[in-house]
Amino acid sequence: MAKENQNQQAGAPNSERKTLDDRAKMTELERIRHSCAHVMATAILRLWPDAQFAYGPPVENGYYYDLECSHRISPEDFAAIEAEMKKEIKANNPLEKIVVTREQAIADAQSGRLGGLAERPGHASKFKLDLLKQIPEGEAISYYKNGDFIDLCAGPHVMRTGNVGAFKLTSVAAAYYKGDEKGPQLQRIYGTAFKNKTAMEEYFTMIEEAKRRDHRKIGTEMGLFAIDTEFVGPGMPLWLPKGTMIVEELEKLAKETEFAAGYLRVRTPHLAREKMYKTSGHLPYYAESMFPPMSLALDDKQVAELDRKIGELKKTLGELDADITNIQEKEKAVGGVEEDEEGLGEGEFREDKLRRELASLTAAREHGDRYYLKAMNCPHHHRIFAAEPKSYRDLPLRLAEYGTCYRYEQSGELFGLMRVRALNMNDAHIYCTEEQFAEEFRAVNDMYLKYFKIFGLEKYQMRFSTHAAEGLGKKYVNEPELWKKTEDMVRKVLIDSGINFVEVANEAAFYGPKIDVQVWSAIGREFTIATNQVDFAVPAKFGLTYRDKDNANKTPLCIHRAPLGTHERFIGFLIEHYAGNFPLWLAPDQVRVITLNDDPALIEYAKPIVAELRANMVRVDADYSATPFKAKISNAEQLRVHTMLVIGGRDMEAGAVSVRLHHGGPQGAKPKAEVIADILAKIKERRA
RNA sequence: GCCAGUUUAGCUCAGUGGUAGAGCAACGGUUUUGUAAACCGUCGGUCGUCGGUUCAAAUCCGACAACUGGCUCCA
Repeated sequence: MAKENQNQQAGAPNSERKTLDDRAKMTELERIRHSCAHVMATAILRLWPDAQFAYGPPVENGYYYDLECSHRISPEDFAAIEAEMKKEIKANNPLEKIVVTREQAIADAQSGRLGGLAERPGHASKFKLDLLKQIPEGEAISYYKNGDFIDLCAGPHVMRTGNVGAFKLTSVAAAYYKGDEKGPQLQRIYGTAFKNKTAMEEYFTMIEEAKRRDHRKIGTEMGLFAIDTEFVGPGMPLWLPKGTMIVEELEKLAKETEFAAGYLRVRTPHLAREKMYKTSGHLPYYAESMFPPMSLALDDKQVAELDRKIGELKKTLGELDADITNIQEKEKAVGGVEEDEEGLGEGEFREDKLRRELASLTAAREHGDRYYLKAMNCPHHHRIFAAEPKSYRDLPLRLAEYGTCYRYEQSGELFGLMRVRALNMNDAHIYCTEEQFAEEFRAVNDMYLKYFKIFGLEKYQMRFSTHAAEGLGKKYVNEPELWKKTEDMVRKVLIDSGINFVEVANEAAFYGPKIDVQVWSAIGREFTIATNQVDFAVPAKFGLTYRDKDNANKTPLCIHRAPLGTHERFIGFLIEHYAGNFPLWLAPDQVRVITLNDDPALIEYAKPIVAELRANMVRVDADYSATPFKAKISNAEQLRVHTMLVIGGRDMEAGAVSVRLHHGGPQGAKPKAEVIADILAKIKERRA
């Protein structure tokens, strides 16, 4: 059974209602699919009349319809549903548009007629009632009717059900009503439809081909990585020797590129104390995405010391309480509050601070010293910034590290190498002044583009994520002016450098706007492969400052950037991008020398070639075995060895080797020195 | 975390109530070959885990785990 995901971008339609204008733009294929959703609803109602329908839009590769139903629909039911659908299509009923008044629509929804085959007394069309509320006053309300099925729908549709030329139900999933995790959970049935059978067959063939380049499949075939859920844990890939070769090539590329761009490399531990993440603001808001802390037990001496401090604090607080009471009483006596307001304020401020300290000490007394696995590298880098006093002369300061982070992603979110719990990030933080910001930000974008050129990455989208005013103080730090200012700066950089981008509101990081580079996996899932973020909030929380020309301490801006994302996701993506056929510089098996047979003379001729390549750090091996020659070629091909150097009697006599490329077949015999020089140049230049 | 499905040898998969099979890989032989697969043999599985039903369970039922497709999430 085909079970594809045709709805990778399906999340959005629920939250944002399509305007009538958008609807008018629907392509013919979208109309077919939208109509097919109605046909499917008709069929489901014939089988289970109590079904209540919510949304049923077309999506990228098909359509879905969300419904609530006493029967739990499983793929086993698909045949029965499809049979009913076939009947409805064969009946070739017209899809009639009926315009009604709001009152009429509400009455029909209350009677259960909407999204039904007939009135269903006592079972109002509850989702349709809710949808009606979302239709703005003054906008026309329309139904579409095919056979007995009437649905609240703005269309557009194809003329008749018979216009649905080919269709197939593909999968069933749970979906939250309006995408709200706390809202009711509906059954979502996915299907796809096409103008005709041929188009549908082409689609499914394409899906099958895409599955062949799935990084999980190729990763196993090529021995790149393994995920040992039993002993290591889900989402924690083990890099096998061949995968590690790719990892190290990428790191080498990053090191060279960053060195040239003036970055400084640093290294940081994988753990930090609780205070780090309380200060950064990641705790408690992101605690869910972090592995739970490990607590170190306290020894008797430490307990005694804590007890002493707690006692002292309590005593101070007691005295402070008394002071404040005194002040308040004095105020009452004097009758004037204004003059003394400041004094009182300070006292309260001090009390607040002491109470927080007391809470923290009491907590430490209870659970000992807490350490967290880092979920991000920024706080560590901030502490590196803080480790030595900084002057404006030190800026921009670019700290780079391939940092290992751990994130406790929900079990259902894990996905091969693309979404993991242990990750190696191509991270760097650039500390700069406001004046330096635009140029630094642009330089980072240029670095992205340079990388994408090396990898021949053409299909990507730059997404500029901004904040949303309603999230201020909740999802986003409450600095409206700074948000506006930094967003304007970023937007200007993007426009000035002529970069194509889409702007998305309410997707920013909590500390600032960002640019993500979106790519699509072989099976169509969307991923952020690289990121470039502005941070105007966290450096201040850590009290990071530099001494400026005017001898004043100022807080730097921080740019978080990861052009190569994480090794996990980037390599996962590259596997699919190249379908496992890596360019020479990245290929785990770069060269294999294959002798025609195990004739000692041939082997003696081959050995120095292998030795010379190895001496030049080329990943080369040799097959001198007596295995039939064709089989030796086949073995190397299956392993995806990039370059095969074939050596037979003819080559030996001519001082040549015969070159065969995994992606290109036999290239003929060439002088061996030329072949070696070629290989070395190709690797050095990272030629595609 | 939620819904549905899946889980049999290193890999790809067959096996629907009578105590486990194939191909490839691996290993040992034989084979001496000019660009994708020579032949013979051997090894390899507590059928995801735990529990239940049964004279008998890979097979039926339940719980748990992992994976897959979606949903939600993604600093």
